[in-house]
Amino acid sequence: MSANKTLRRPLRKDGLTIGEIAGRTGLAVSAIRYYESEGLITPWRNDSGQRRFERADIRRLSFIMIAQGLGASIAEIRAQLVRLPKGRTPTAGDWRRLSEHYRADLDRRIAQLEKLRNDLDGCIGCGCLSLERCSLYNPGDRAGGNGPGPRYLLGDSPGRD
Amino acid sequence: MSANKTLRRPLRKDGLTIGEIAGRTGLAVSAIRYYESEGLITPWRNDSGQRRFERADIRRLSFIMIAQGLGASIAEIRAQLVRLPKGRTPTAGDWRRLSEHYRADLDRRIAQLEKLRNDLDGCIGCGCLSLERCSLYNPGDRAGGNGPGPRYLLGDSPGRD
DNA sequence: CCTTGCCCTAAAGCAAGGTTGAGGCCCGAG
DNA sequence: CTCGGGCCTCAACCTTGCTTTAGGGCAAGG
Repeated sequence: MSANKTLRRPLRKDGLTIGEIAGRTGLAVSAIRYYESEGLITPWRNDSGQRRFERADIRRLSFIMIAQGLGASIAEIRAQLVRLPKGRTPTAGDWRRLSEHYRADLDRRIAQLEKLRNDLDGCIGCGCLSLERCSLYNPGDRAGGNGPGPRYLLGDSPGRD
Repeated sequence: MSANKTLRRPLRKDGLTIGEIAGRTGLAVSAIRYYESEGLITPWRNDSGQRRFERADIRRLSFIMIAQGLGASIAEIRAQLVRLPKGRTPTAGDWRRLSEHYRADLDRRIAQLEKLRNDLDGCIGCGCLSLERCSLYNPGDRAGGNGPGPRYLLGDSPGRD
């Protein structure tokens, strides 16, 4: 068969290597391994123990990256990913269902930021900053110190520009 | 003079203790010490080496809390705080100037989230997630993997509700 | 005076999300 | 056959923003 001359895209039946996946997603190899260790992806192994990925894993990793960009933790993302069907490759509809979660999240977050902006105008803006009555200290879902650990609401790249 | 019967608020000339500051701001004592170690506040010391704060430090700490709520890192906050006048107590106008920074930040952030929401609708929403052309991976100021360290855009309290 | 409570420092620890390094296997090219 | 590159596993380390712990000091009230 002349079809096995790899017609431009190998589409190798034995899957993609971790390096290939890294190249396609822009993720570091170490990050991909880490995601596996966290149960976000489950590549299979070939005979010599190397990870092999399906093309659908690229989409899965893309989802992970996007969700992280939206502020989701690994645990949160894992919780979303288990909603995908096991046993078959997720369809566009499956992904859409997950994305709706973040859509709603985004709506909440935007509303919250707008409230924050109003508060900022009213509170720091006026110079009062008196904190006994300032709503800025608990902008909605801020735990306020009950329990350790990083609590962040919004972030930006530290130390850039 | 009968005025020195501490008229309800001591206003002790020797300043507030760290515990008093903690009580008024809601911060943990350890957090306040940490902020000092990071150069965000510079209390003086009394004869026995204890920290003493001015009332203006409450406002300073309030600012820190608010800025953190808005996603600023310690380094970023420090960079803002150096803009305050040295040598005199900041006025409401001084604080207002700093707050404008975050106001602008917030505006950018909101705009960015709205863009993200559109992208989400258009991109994950459609199921493409193909990442070669998806704008979701670089929503404006995301570094995209050049350099280590946590890069977050938005966050929410992990593991709540 | 003595106890109690707040204060001090320095160092270690925690959590998240990875990165880095050491030591080793396997595969394909020359 | 040998070299180089990629892959493997663990384990240690990194950064941020604190908290906790250990070991001690000082001051105010009874």
